[in-house]
Amino acid sequence: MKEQFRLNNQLCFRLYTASRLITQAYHPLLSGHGLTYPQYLVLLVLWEQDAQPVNDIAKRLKLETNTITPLLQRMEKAGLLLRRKGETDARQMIVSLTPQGKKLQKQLSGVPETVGRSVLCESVTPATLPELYRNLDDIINKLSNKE
Amino acid sequence: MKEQFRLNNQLCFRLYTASRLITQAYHPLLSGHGLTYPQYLVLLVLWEQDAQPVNDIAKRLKLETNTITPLLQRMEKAGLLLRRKGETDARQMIVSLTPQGKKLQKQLSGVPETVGRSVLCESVTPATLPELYRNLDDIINKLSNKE
DNA sequence: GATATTTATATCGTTCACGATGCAAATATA
DNA sequence: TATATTTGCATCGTGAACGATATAAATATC
Repeated sequence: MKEQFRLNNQLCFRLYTASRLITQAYHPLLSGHGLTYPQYLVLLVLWEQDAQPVNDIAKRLKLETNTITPLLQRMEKAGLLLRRKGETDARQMIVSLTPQGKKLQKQLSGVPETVGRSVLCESVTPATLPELYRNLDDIINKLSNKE
Repeated sequence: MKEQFRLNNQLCFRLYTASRLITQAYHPLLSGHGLTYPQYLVLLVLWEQDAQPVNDIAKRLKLETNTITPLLQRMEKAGLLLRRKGETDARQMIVSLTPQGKKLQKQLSGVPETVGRSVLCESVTPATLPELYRNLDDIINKLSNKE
């Protein structure tokens, strides 16, 4: 048995599992508001800056527009946001929050801390988080360089 | 703008993005063999120990059987494995590799190192990997405690 | 031994991800 | 100003994830 094949040695598997489990931790906090985790990410982006074209949201989340477009359509149908054609560039779709979408920011204000607390443990603490962030950011930057 | 909402502060988003990007890095190495990343994970498990019930594979990958069952069915259809009813317990489905599934182990022997190299960067090195692994394992253990 | 409960897997419906493709608007080039 | 290329978004098909539910076999309880 080649050691390199052992699941215990795989970085990707750990990231994959940790990502799924934290997303599951968000679920009970979001589902009551009819939200999924990727939809919550879209709200985070729009709460920072409202009225963005689809492409800017996609780049921020490092997702393709073919993932985001149907997601935004569902959120529009749910009354959380509006999509209207850009005035200066008719190819763009400008996505903006409805009052309902804005209101969710207050209602979900406890979410980051709740999830944060559920993740802290022996080796992951406020003191060690910056190094973990640096590792993940470096991996993300390394892999998203497309040239 | 509440600081806690900033996407830059979110651990889950980093894990989610890093996981997706590494999975994408596997893609060109696996797609030629007709494999997806989750299917590769199943092979890793079966290469370690052949002829396991569905439940053992699911637990190892921390996935539900309703995710794994259709995945295994697709792999069976692709000729990579067999599913047969357990002899001692007729509820179980024992999953075992076909010769083709076993042969892939040699053909994919370069994959772990290739992906590993594509991830190493300034802050993620052979020296810092153990600490990163420890962080991720702690998060995974914390969140998968179901009691 | 009959009934209830648990366990192992499967099926169904919805929502991502993402490669491939299509299309119209904007821009570049001839 | 025609034509070509690029850009922004949408559509389609496939394969995960996962909550909810179903079903049959094994086990526990009466």
